[in-house]
Amino acid sequence: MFSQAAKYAIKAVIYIWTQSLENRRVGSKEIGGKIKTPEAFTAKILQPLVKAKLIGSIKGPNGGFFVNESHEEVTLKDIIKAVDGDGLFSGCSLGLPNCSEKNPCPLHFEVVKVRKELDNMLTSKSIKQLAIEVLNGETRLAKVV
Amino acid sequence: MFSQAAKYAIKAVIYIWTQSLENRRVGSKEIGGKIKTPEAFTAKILQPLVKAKLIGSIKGPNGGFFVNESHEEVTLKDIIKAVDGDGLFSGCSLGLPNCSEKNPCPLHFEVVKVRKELDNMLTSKSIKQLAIEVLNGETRLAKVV
DNA sequence: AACATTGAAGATAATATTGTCCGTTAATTG
DNA sequence: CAATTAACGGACAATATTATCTTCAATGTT
Repeated sequence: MFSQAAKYAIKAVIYIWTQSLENRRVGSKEIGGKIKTPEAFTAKILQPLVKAKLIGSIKGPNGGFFVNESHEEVTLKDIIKAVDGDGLFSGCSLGLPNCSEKNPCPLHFEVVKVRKELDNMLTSKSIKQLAIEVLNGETRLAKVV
Repeated sequence: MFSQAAKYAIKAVIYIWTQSLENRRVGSKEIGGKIKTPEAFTAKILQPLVKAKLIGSIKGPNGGFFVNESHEEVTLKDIIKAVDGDGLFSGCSLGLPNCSEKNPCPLHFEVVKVRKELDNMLTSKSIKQLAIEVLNGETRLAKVV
């Protein structure tokens, strides 16, 4: 469903939110350690998110990645789109070049419902809310030993 | 959502059904030509489907791929699982090793709904029915020029 | 029996994705 | 202002996916 990069991005961004809620900036080393993703690759994935202003970053000592009020409207869908493109959300699911209502592929009308739920999953809760649930211990970002 | 291989497989199997409904076996050359997929790669993708008895094949002159009554219960979900594995339908969508009801990832409960619709899309109509819709001109397997 | 046809299987190649490493740039601290 | 820290950016490497090609095995035709 999601690329490896997108999975890492989702976990990383939620983790960044948990820490920003406690007023801590986090470095890529800490992120990789906490959510069990390869550090350098995770850092690489976060760069386009910074460029797209979906998260913030600051260099130097005590620097790192963070989010604030300006990022409250950002959804996981925005994250996925920045990392994987929007192929999951639009275009023909079978790859037909001119698939449309008038010229539908066999899945054209069915895929609408799947995408509706997908959209719902990735936009109905704010990332902040997801982070709060992690802080509350209701959900987890990594294997608990 | 689907790998390239799975997209090809879906189109190929529906095409095979359209032709079997008219009592024609089809070769990989014809399949690739009709649904606009690379011929050799398409043939390769069909092999595991034959092995899993999701479609039939026969060698030699006038041979090719086909389906019959014994394949009427096969669903697109079976096809996807044979080609891509069942990662789309089960396991943690974020890749957590021990994600569960007791230890849920942030998307654990949300992904259920998406998978329900996905399941519905890939199992509610038989492949035969999808092929009939193609034969009727209601849907298409390739770009119409 | 010889030959042509078509799927099966394996080797190989091209491309995309995943992942690492290292030098550069920006920010903070002393 | 020098040293340190951490993101940024580009090069590079490993692996997976996509795609091709060649040989082999099975089947039908002449």
